[in-house]
Amino acid sequence: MPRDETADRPDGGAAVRRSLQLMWGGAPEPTRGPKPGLSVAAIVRAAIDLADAEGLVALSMRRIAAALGVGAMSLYRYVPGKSELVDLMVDEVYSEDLGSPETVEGGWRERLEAYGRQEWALYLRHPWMLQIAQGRPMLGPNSMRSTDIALRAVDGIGLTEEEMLAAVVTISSFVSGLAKTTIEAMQAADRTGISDEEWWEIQSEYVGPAVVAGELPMLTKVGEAGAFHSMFDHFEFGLQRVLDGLGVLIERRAADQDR
Amino acid sequence: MPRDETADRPDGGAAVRRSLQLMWGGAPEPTRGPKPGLSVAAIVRAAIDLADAEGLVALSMRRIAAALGVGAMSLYRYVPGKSELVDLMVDEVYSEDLGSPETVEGGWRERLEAYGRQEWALYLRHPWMLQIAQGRPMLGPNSMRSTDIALRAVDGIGLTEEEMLAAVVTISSFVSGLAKTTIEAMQAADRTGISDEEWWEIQSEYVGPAVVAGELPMLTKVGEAGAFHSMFDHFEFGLQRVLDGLGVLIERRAADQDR
DNA sequence: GATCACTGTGTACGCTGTACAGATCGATTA
DNA sequence: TAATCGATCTGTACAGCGTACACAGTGATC
Repeated sequence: MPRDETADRPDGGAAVRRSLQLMWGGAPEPTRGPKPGLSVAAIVRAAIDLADAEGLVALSMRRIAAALGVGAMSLYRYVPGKSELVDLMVDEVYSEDLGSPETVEGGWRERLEAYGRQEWALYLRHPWMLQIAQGRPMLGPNSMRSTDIALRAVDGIGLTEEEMLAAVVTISSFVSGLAKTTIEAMQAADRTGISDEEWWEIQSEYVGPAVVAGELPMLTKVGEAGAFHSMFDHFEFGLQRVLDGLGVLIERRAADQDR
Repeated sequence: MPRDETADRPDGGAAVRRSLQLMWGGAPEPTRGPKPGLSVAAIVRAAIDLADAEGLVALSMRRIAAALGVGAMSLYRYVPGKSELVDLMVDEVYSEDLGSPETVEGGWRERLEAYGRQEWALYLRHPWMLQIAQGRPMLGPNSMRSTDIALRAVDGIGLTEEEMLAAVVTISSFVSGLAKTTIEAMQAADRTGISDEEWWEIQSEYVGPAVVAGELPMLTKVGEAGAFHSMFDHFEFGLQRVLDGLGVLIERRAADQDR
């Protein structure tokens, strides 16, 4: 039976264990046999480079192997399967740019803002991250470290542990959600060779009648104001709004404290 | 040459036009030949049912055709390709539950909150929506209507058109971002047969040493407080925070107005 | 009745992940 | 030194994918 590209098999966690072992480096070195010509790190690096350059659809075991100058099946000496390799890719990516929030001037807001920007930049560097189905959160050491750093930003300001986690999740969710649509729109422009202007032109051919009929009044109004073509930065807007919202809660907690 | 599963080809927008034509219903009815045994709507329905039940990975042209009792190639009489079919699926899903915000009691906050909840429920019903790469936003009539309705929620409260759009985008981004991780965690539990408890148990085998070593102090603290196992509702928390944040801006605009 | 646009389908191609068998290498053991 | 044996590497094969293409059957129009 062929295996699903992403599905884990219900083998009682053996596949998960293999992933974890590779990430946390618990694999014992063999003493016998020829020296390995490759390494897990090299494979992960090649896979990330390929995914960065050509997207997730181009990421195949054969392509990765070809980039490393080996046969496809050689990869399976180092990695149990593609799904586990993707797990490793994700954790590797989280090892970039782990600036701790303590280095950021200011309070919780500046630190959390820096975290949000860091995540945003990460998605721009590695758009494929948004397309993979991350089976479970925080698999590896690097993604855990990243989350730990984010939590430090909201420590000691009167929030409960649950709220601290929820605050980070809220920022993270907004950033990844916006990144997904933003990046996909960018990629669609590249892929189809249709610019934003051409896109709206084609759209309006079909949408036109509905607009004339008075349906879609708000889209018409917002569109005529040029909001779809403008350089308005949705990331900056949303980030500040989410931080404002967290601020409301934090100030309320501080007020409760004083009382 | 085999075709990518999702990639559009740079054919000057012909593929996009085909999608749009199908969605906006501009296809002329043929007069000659046998009556079609299928319809685009039936195919889209079958595809959605299949994706709902078994996920995106199970969604293949052959499976859809089998569910309809026809050969795989028959589908291509109705739909140009899989990519266009997915476009149609997405727009069809947006036709569900288009309750207008005018029916919601209260002001912008209650209306926007209702929109967020509606979107959240939509993703829970159709998890595959979060996995597909939506090339462009607002392709079809239904998704456009949905956005129009959302914009109505924030109309006439002192925001510019750009800010109105950005407010909707902010809510949408948070909801889709959180839905993606939440749903994927749920699906991972189903797929692997590993419950959350087992998951954390396996994790801790490997994470343990790092915790003992004093790395990950915040994760340790938050974990010991039980925040990972708790029933804390991240959706409700985040939604209220985002609404709070938008409220800060809206109140500021209202104050400017008065001045 | 002939024409011909249209519907439906079987076959085939290049791609995918990966199971499996076999060849080769090289440190350990006899 | 020679035999052993685990570890590395790879070619082949299989089931499944999207879909191009050729062809058979249908039924309204001329």
